[in-house]
Formats: sequence, C-alpha cells, structure tokens
Amino acid sequence: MTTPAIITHSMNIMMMVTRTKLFPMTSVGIRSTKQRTAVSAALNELEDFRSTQEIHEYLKERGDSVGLTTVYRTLQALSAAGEVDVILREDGESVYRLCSDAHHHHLVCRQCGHTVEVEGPTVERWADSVSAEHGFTDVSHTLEIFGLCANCSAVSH
Amino acid sequence: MTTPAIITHSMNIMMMVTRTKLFPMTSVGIRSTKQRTAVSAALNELEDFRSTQEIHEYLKERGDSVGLTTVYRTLQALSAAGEVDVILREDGESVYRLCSDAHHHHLVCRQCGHTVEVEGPTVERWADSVSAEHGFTDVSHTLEIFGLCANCSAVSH
DNA sequence: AACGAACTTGACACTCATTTTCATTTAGAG
DNA sequence: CTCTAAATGAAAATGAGTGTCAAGTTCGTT
Ligand SMILES: [Mn+2]
Ligand SMILES: [Mn+2]
Ligand SMILES: [Zn+2]
Ligand SMILES: [Zn+2]
Repeated sequence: MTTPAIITHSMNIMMMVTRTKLFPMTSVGIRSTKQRTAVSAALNELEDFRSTQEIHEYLKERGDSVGLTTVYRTLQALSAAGEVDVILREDGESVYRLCSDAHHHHLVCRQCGHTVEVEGPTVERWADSVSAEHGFTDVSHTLEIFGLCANCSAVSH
Repeated sequence: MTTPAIITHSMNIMMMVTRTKLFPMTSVGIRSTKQRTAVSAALNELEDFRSTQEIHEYLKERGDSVGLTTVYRTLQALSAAGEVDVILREDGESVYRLCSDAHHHHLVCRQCGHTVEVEGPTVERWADSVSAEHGFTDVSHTLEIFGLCANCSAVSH
C-alpha cells in the first residue's frame, strides 16, 4: 500500500501548479516585467521560507539576475497583496514563502527550514474570543511553531 | 461598588512586588552592578513592551544613566535567563517586558502598546499535538495577538 | 510599427538597530 | 587592601532594509 514514486511525482507537479502565483498585475498601472516573473518563478520553486537575500542569490545562480532592490520591492509587494506569506525569523529577518490561500500557520524546522502548513480552527476561535473579552478590535495574530523536523531529529541522535 | 483608589494603589504595589525580577547573579562569575540594578528597576516600572532604546532613554531621564551597549547586553541576558519576555515587533525590533512566570501569550495594542497577558490551555495542547503528528521534536511556539485596545478603538471613532 | 507617458529598474548612498572592539573601571573573593 | 576576572561604555563596524534618481521598459495610443 506504499504510494508509488510516480504518483508522488505527479502530486508534486500538481502542487507546484496549485502554488503558482504571479505578481499582481491586475490593477491598472501595474506592469509585467521579467524581473517580477523571475521572482515569482523562484518562489514557486522554493519550498521553504527564504530571505530576500537568499532569493536574490538563488536568482543569480539560476541565471535570472535581478537587482537586490527590486527583489526587496517585489517580495514586499507580493506580501502586501497577500500573495505570499512572511514571517519574522528569530533574528528579525523577514522570510517569504508561497503558501496556500487559506488562513493557516506554520510548523518550521529551525535546523533545515522545512515547513509544514497547519490549521487550527480552535485557535482561531480562541484568539477571537479573548480579543473580544478585552475589548480589542481590528485584531490579527501571529502563530508559528518552531522545532526539529523528523529528519533533523533523527540525525542529531 | 467602585474600587477605592487606596485599594487600587495597594494592588499596584503588590503587583510591582510580584513582578520584581533582578538580574540573575546566582551563578558564580556573575556580578551585581548598579547598571543591572537600574535596568531591572526600569523594567519593573514599565508596564508595556519597550525597546532597548526606549529603556535606555527612560533610564537617562530618570537619572540612572547606563550605556546603551550595557542596556542591550543586560536585556539580552535577562531574556536568555527567562526573566523577561521578548517579542519581535512587526518592524523586527525586539521589545522587552517583565511578565509573570507562567507560560502565557500577549494581546498587544499596536497603537499605544498596552499589553494584556492571556492564557490558552487549548492552544498549548493543539500546538503539542500538531507538532507530534508531524514528527517534530524540541518544539516551542510564538503566539501574539495584535489589535486596537478598547481605549484606542474608542478614540479612532 | 512607432511614440511617449508612466512605470520600473538597479547602482549607490544612506539609515538605524544591533554588534564588536578595546581601553578603562569595578565587584568581590581571598 | 589587593588582585584579577567581569563589566562598562565610547567609538567603530556591521548589515538588513530604504531613498534617490538617471536610465531602461512596458503598453496603450496613434
Ligand atoms: Mn490563525
Ligand atoms: Mn503557548
Ligand atoms: Zn529539519
Ligand atoms: Zn491602545
């Protein structure tokens, strides 16, 4: 009953297609450029959260060199548009990842960066009710779980 | 049935006493200095999360001038020792606060900084179980709720 | 296909929180 | 009191992110 490799591969392809997000050029005045396309492509290929500098480096190695300033601007625009998720690493650096559309949180390996999306309807309700109890409005929350993934746990004995 | 001012004052004193935490000088080689005492005193007086620079400024106005580098070092040592809580503001700057001992999270006003400690046993269990399901070990989590406190909500109509 | 206004890019200078360096001062054990 | 490891703080360095602006590109219009 093991999942055949071929199926896993197809699933990966499906996931990539599902994850594809382009720079939001829908509204007037927003233009499609090869730099924005390259950044979107990089996010599409990278599985885990990456910093602006890492994505810039990735593009350079890949051949699609894009100015660092442009990578900063593009990632910020994508996150402002809600097309990518951002989290602050413990050192305060912002890292980006192309995620699914639904509201979710992350389980992040602090060793290798491996990321799993997780949902918790109970947590959402708790956050809403505790906010309301204290009269807070216009609330948002951040919730991330850091640890060692199964792989990294095994490696370190 | 309004709480008399005198009682409120006593309660504040009690809270201050309860909240008091000094720099951890228990282990050998750790010394008690007037700078560390001053930083602990400032944390004791400040209610909300404050940045290193804000605490440095507060000490200057207060008369207990301490070098900025020393304030950085002291706050980092206190947070490493678990004596104070630290959270990353959305701009990536670290802010510190003297909190209660028990594990808890925060409801933070993004306008005025007013902070409320909140607990959520359900959330803790959820975080543990979802981590276990994915084989993660050595997990920790961050969870903060940002919004506008009742006061700030009222002010902005 | 050519035009041109608005948008975009990227090299470079700059900001500012945090870290490093290191000469000087200080806590506290003996 | 003396001595020395620990601590301080002024100054320089670091580095992620931002502002500037001349040059390049996109795309609707002609
Ligand atoms: Mn949530
Ligand atoms: Mn918790
Ligand atoms: Zn891992
Ligand atoms: Zn407020």
